[in-house]
Amino acid sequence: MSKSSVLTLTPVETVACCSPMNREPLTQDAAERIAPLLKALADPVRLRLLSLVASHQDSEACVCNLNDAFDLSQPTISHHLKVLHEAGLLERDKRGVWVYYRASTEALGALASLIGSTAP
Amino acid sequence: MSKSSVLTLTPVETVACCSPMNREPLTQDAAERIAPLLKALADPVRLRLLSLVASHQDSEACVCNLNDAFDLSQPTISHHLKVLHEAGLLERDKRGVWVYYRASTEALGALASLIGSTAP
DNA sequence: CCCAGACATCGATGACTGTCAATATTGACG
DNA sequence: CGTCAATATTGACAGTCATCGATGTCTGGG
Repeated sequence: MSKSSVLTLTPVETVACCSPMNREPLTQDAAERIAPLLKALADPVRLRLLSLVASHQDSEACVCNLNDAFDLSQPTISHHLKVLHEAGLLERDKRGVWVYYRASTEALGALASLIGSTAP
Repeated sequence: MSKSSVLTLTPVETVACCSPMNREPLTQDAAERIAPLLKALADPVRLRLLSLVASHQDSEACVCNLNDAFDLSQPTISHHLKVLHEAGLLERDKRGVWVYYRASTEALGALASLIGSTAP
């Protein structure tokens, strides 16, 4: 018996610095799904673009309006719109010569609630 | 009267592609203040780090816990923690040899409500 | 059928970023 | 003191990104 007690491992190694966890953190998969959305938003120009589109009636604006609001070249704006579109934050709608972008309130709401839920 | 009516300008120049705006979009200043916060969040590792910290009791965790949760070198984790700290999303607290990071629920809440308010 | 205008794509370039190995700093403890 | 363990800093490198000018692709009108 004495021998076996020597072999017994202390079951909970109380490392001083550790504190318990209250809930499950984000999985790696979830994080890798969400990060690209945030990356698409994490640019001042794209933030303003999205906000500009969302501020229009029906959350919809045509590119010509957007180009004029910035001191950037038209290809640059087009690039940023593409990034937002590919992230699922803007929907594209071509009507004749003009192209309209609409803010996906659904995607934005989901993102907001996710960030919020990280906090409380 | 007929003359004056001829001189009357059409008050709203209806450009075909334009639609009216319902509210003020983000200013450039606001966008440039918010974008760095999102940039700090826009990385899978940092998202998981923040979530991991926030999931601990008192929204606080020590670095040794965080290092172990990733397949990354210790300097890399330290770097990511620094980015989150400088963005104001994590607060630093050194206690003896160990360093604890605490999630700033305030900053996270503000960010979430801002993204959410872009949508509705 | 061709032109003009709206928007997208391409290629280049300078700036920034994630990662690591090596090294420094800091605090506890013998 | 001297050593060890925890964390930060540094320097380097490869990859990504924002921006632009030039060019391509549509579409409607004459």
